Amino acid sequence: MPVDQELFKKMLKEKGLKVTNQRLLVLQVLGENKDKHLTAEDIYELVKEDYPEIGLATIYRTVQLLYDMRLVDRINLDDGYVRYEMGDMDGENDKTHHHHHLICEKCGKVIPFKDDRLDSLEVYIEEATGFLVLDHELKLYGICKECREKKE
Amino acid sequence: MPVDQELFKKMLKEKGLKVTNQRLLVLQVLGENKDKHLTAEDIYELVKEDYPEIGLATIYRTVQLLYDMRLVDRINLDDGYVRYEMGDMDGENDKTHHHHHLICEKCGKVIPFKDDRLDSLEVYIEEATGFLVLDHELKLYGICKECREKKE
DNA sequence: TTTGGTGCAAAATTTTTGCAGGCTA
DNA sequence: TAGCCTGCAAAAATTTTGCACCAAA
Repeated sequence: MPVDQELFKKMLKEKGLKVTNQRLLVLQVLGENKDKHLTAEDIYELVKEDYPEIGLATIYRTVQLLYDMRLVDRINLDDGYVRYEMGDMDGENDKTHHHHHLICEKCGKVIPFKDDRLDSLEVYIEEATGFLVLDHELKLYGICKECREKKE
Repeated sequence: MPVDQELFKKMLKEKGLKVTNQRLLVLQVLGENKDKHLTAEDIYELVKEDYPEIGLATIYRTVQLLYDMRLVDRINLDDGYVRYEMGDMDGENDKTHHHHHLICEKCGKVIPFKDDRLDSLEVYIEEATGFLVLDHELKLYGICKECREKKE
C-alpha cells in the first residue's frame, strides 16, 4: 500500500516546508519499493518515469529530508552507495520496527531478517551506560544458503 | 601492547605476499590505537611520523589487505569516511569478539560497548534461514549520557 | 508577493587505478 | 633477477553546493 501522503503533507506543513510533486514522488517510490534498499540513483531513475525533469540533486535533498523526519531508514552496505528504504511502520507512529540485514559475501545478496531481541539489549545499554538508544542498524555478514549449497 | 608482528609476517608469507615496512607500520599504528576508529587519512598521518615517504594509496591498499585477512574491523559511521580498528583478539585466533558502537547524535561521540548476546542471534539465524553468519556490525544511535544531562 | 524548492553544472571529497621505478624474496 | 609493492598523479565516483529561475503558500 502507498504511504500515507496526507500525513506526510501535514508533517511538511507543520515544519513550514512546502509540499512539492518531487517530494511526494520520492516518498511514493520508496513506499512502492519496500525491502528494496534503493540508492539515490535508483530513486532518481524510478521517479524520472513519472517526472522526467527531476534532478538528482533533488533526490539527495529529499532523502535527507525524509531521513531527518524519520520516515525512511538509511543503510550502508559498504559498496559505495548509501541506500534508503521505507521503515516498517507497523507499530506506533514513530517507532519503526527494525529488521536486520544479512549480507552474503559471495553473491552480494541482501536478505532482511526480522527480530526483536535487540530491544532488550537497548534497555540494558541504557541501564548500564545512560546512553539513550533511539535507533540501531545491524548488519550480519556471511554466506547465504544458496551459495553454501553451491560450494560445499 | 603491539600486535604480533611475527604472526603477521607468517601470514603474509603463507599467502605469497611480501613483508614491507609500510605494511608493518600500518599494522603497528592500528595496534597502538585500539578503540580509536581511524580513517585512512588518520592512519596516513600517523604512519608518516615514522615513514614520511609513504603514500595515501598504500594506506588504502594495506587496510584492504588487513581487512581481507580479518586482522582489522571496518566500520562506517556514515560521516563520509570508512574507519578501521584492530579487532579485540581476546578469544581464539580468528574469532574477534565484537563490540558494538554507540553513536551520539548530538555530539558525535562513539562509545564502544561490549556484549555477547548477538551470538545467540547468529545461531538462531543460521537455524532459521541457513545463512552462515561470519561477522556482524551493530551501530546504536541515540543520545549519550553527557548530552542528556546537559539538555534535560 | 514572499520564501522556500528545483535543476543544472560545477565543486568537493573520498577512494581507486595506471604506471614507472624500487624493494623483497 | 623476477615479480610484487609503492608513490605519485590522475581518474573515478558519489554526494554537496551555488545560483538563477520557478512554484507553493
